[in-house]
Amino acid sequence: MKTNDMTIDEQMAYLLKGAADVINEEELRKKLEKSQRTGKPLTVKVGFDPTAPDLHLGHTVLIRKMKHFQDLGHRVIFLIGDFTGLIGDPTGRNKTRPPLSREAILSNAETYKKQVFKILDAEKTVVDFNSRWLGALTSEEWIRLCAKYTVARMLERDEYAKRMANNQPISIHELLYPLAQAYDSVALQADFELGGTDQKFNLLVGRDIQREYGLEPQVLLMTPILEGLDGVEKMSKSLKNYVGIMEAPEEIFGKVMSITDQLMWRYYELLTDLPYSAIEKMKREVESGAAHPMQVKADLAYRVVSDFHSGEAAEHARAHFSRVFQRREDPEEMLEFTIPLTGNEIQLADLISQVQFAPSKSEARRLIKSGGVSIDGNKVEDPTFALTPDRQSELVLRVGKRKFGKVKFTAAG
RNA sequence: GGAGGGGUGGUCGAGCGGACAAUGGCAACGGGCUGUAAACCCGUCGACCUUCGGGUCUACGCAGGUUCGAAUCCUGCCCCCUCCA
Repeated sequence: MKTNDMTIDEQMAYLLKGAADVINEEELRKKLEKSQRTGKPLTVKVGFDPTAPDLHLGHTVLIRKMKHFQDLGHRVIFLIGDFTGLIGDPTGRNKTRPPLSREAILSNAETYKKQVFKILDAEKTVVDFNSRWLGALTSEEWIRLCAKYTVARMLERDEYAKRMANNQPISIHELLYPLAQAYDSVALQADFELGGTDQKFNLLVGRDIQREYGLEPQVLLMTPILEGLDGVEKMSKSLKNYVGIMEAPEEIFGKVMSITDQLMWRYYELLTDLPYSAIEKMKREVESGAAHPMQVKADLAYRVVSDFHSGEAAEHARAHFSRVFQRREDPEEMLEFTIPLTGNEIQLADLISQVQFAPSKSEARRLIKSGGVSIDGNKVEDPTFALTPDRQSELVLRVGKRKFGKVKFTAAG
């Protein structure tokens, strides 16, 4: 897309697609107009946690939105909240965290870059740390900052209000979090701040505080929270319902295929750049029976894999999927193991734990008992089963739905 | 400073002297049906070992104690929470 030539209306539409909320559209338009008039890019700030990042599709909804700003030529700041991390965002009842070492922060930043630049343009992205200015604030300046907001306004926040109502504690330092985040917007003179809808309050405080410091308030653009693979809870690592962007193409493809039909429309909306019209069209085709939902889902999976790997990898993942899960054949490539054999035989359970398809022999036995193990396509259900392998031959071991291995034996030396 | 409530397996949450490795839900895992969809059904679910009959070890905040026997009772300690100041 030749984004440089877009009209303001087109730019608005581009930025608002997939956005859950904007505060507010009028100011958004004015900022865009001003930028176009002056040729000066706008500053877009987005904060991230300093803890070890393992980004999943849920995060990419926001990162994709950052990319859209880059597409329009604006200056995107990837802000690592190494200072605010000391407080812990009260959103989602985090506790105060121990400070991370300088090394850990830098190393996490590198990890972030590796992941985030799969979407963002590295050239156009500024990575910064908020300890740079927050750490430099004097006590006096902190007090002045605090003086710019009131307890009553702070308690308007849903999260706090609820906790007050339920007689649950709110620590003082938690009230500092929104202020610190707001101060970031002052320090960076942000024109925009993007975040998930759960960040609404924090983002809003940014506007107020910027005003207090005599700046034009930032425009807020909030992205929705993506549901995880279960379709109910938000996508998160701890709920194990996530698709990590660093995962193997086959994994990503498979996981996307496992979502419900209902959920795939949501994923189409938030994880692809397809316009609404195209998505609606597909939806109608599925409803009328003109398209098979599985096919439509496979296209989605293909797109997602392409984003984080390549079209080629996506093609490969698609082929792998249809081979292994639809035709139920062995995958084209699988892990290969060479097992040294001491006697004439080896217990299947031993083999499974040796190739680490199960964490222990006991676990391997359990898997065998429950029918999850097969050799050369033949299910084995006897936990005491032992192989007496021919040393020349190799066999295909399958554990669970997706662990395959080609096993060879050699005499122990 | 005072008064009270509580800490159980990945999680929620029962148990409140023996039959407790600890009911049940959720999650997870494996299988079946399918489109690796949903829904549904079955099984596993502290760890390890097992000749599949079982066995060993570790566990109900921590440390001791009472008892033949404690997640359950007592003492001390730690931590969390609430109310009043």
